[in-house]
Amino acid sequence: MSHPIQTGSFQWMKSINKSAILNIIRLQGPISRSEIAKVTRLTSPTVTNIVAELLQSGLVVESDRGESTGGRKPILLKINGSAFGVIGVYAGAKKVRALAADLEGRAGEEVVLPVPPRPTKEQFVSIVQKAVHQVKEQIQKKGHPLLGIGVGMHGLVDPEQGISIYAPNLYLRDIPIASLLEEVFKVPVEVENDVRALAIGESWFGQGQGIDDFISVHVGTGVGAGIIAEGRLVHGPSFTAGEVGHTTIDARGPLCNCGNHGCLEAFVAAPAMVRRAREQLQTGVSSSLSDKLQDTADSLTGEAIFQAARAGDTFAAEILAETGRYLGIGLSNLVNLFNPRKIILSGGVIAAGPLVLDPLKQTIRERALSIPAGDVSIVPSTLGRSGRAIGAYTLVLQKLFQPQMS
Amino acid sequence: MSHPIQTGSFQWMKSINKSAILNIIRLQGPISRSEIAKVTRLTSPTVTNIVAELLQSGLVVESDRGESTGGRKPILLKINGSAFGVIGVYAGAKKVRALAADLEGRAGEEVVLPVPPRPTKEQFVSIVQKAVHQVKEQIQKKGHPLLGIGVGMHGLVDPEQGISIYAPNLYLRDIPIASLLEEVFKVPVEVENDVRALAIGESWFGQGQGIDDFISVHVGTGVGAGIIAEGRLVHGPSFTAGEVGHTTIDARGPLCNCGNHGCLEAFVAAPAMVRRAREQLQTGVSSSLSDKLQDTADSLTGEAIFQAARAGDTFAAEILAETGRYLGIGLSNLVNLFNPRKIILSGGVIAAGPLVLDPLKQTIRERALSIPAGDVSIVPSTLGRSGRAIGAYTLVLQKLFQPQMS
DNA sequence: TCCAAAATTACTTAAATTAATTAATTATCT
DNA sequence: AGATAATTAATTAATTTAAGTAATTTTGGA
Repeated sequence: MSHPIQTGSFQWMKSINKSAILNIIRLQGPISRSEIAKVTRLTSPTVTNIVAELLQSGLVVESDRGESTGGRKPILLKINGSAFGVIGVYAGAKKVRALAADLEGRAGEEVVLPVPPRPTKEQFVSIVQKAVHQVKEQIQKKGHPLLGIGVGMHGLVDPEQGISIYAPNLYLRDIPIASLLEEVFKVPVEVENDVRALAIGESWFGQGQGIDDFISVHVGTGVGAGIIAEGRLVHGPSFTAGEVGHTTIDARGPLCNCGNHGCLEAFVAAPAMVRRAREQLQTGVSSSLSDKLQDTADSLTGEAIFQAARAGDTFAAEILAETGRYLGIGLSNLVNLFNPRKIILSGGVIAAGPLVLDPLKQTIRERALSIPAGDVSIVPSTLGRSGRAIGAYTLVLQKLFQPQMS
Repeated sequence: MSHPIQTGSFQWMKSINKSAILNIIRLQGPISRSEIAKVTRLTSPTVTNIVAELLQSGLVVESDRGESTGGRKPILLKINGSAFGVIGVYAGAKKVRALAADLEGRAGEEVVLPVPPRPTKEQFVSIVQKAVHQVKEQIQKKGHPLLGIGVGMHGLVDPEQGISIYAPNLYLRDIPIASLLEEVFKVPVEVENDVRALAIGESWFGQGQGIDDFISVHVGTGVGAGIIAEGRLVHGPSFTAGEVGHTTIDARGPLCNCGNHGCLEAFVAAPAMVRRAREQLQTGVSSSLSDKLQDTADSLTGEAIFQAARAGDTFAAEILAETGRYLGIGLSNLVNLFNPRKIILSGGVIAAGPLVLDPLKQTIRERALSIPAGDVSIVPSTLGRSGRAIGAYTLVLQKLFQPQMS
């Protein structure tokens, strides 16, 4: 059965108005009370009252006076950005990355810890806790209170319960991350899949700002997506929505480790790209990469291909272009299915820049339907390597700025 | 920029509560006031007051007394189903179908009018108007007031403006259907893409009842989908979301009339299925369909293939199975991307039943990720040929049962 | 000094909640 | 069987929340 029908009470209405004003201040601030009244269509006394509560809570502060337009100067309000701290953790299969940030998303130094292969649950959780501890010090040093911790976790996550249901690359199942961290750090913990957290991060601090329909696609060891439709993250009832990596783009294509044939991931993820390069090199193509073929140390990596292409190796460039074209097919499917305004690309493969992006965009122009293809823009993420950790602390901010209570 | 932030007033809250109660009565009725209070978590006086207004408006009536459980017998409330009429029109490129229904979706006799090839805007609109006129009589005969008209229109539609932006199979653009019909019939008109309207119909009266995440896929001349995520229809900013027909399932596949290669539609839509059958027959396969190959009258149709398969023709059966397998690939992509609870299939090709559905389901089991595949059920629609017209009048009901004002 | 915009204060109103009351049944006791 | 207690449904009356309206104060600029 579907979730219970929404009904409203006074407190519910007020919490919505409060959240609306808080978000206006965040997005349009510094802004005056009377300006808030205009854009929210609430009356000025209502705004005054709610703003008073927000000032009380410390989330908002009065800043400078604005320019007068022939009367009293407005008092501008802004988020009390630097007064509170939040923490975001990207919990991946190879690395754990933690960031401390303030309410306006200004982050400190990133802490990166390696994850050993096949860790136990306890080992893995303790690495996460260690990372959180280290960045927590940055906040404590400033004397700011910590408002919450967000975790962007590799694999299948139940964000409602705050548990990692299945982390395939760690070979772990059912880790109750939220409760484990809440016990130790005594603050609310939000957990979400890493790529979906990234999408939230994009919508707050990245290329998704002000856009209600976009898809954030991360191409790394796998290919995942966070889908934002009408401003809301799409989860699906079992929390698996967004698995672009395992959409079929060639029914007769190569075998994927999910068991299917011709998955997008089997063409464009870093390991797949390396496999394609290796196969073609073995047929005797001439390339600066040919030597690496014999190396036992697996020196033929995505990074190596990228370097070679940059150095003018046409074979390497063609491998990247091919990757772009395949990815373009997968993204064309997204464009036709969701009609997003933007697709935001991130991950190592995307770092290759135009060598991948140009053929990718070309393919979308050729293969997607002209109307949605004309309205979508394909852009690389600007959040960099810390994107998923940024997304993680954005989970906390999102919760904080949302209407409280249901 | 994104749509303005929602704020609440007293009237807004009340309209939400009113709509909530109305929908509870519709979905759980006949139901007593005190039971409504329980499920909505509103207090009993609030329910009493709002119900009084609903009784006043005529949308709701008191019916029998319920069973006592040791106290006063509850007065059961229900939707005043038969007292009002709505009209739904499926406006396709070959046929226009109109239905009159009451508030509980009980429909009368369907009116079906043919559409000539390449009609002018005026011709097309007048066919739609004629169909509406004819079913309107059914409502008038009963003396019920008409509350609105819904149109499920082939092609690209702007539901906010109520215009058909582009109807490829009619070769028409920019028809302001809503205003044209409102002028004539003096009632509100809702316009939506036919397949998306069907999805709304499924969620009210079909296989989508009580399900918040499902996809309605219609396989006919083309392949389209209506996507319901968290109870909301996904449109996309240019209203093109749901174009499964033009997702690539085989990068090296046959040319589609959209200009792309290997679209799902180029494998499974009725014309594509016929093309595949023809190609294989020409290589000299033995089949009861072989004779039809020479017919000038295009007697080799989807229907003919279906008939032959039913009569035991193994070639025809294999064509259908192949169609099911291809469709299964396309649907596996939907399963991985959206993680829906259900996929509801409709249209001529699906009418072939298990001959198509069994290989289709098998393919999804094989190709989609196990978690979402395990949670999705693939079912044929139960709405039949009138599905899209049912969806069309459901647009009116949906509007009527929604909170008024924003 | 006066005007105009910003912000606040005082008052009114809408609509929910709480508390009390009435209505209608069923169960129980004599 | 009839009286009465218990229970649930529904309404009425009173209270409270929080928004809206109108009036007032504050403040800067002309």
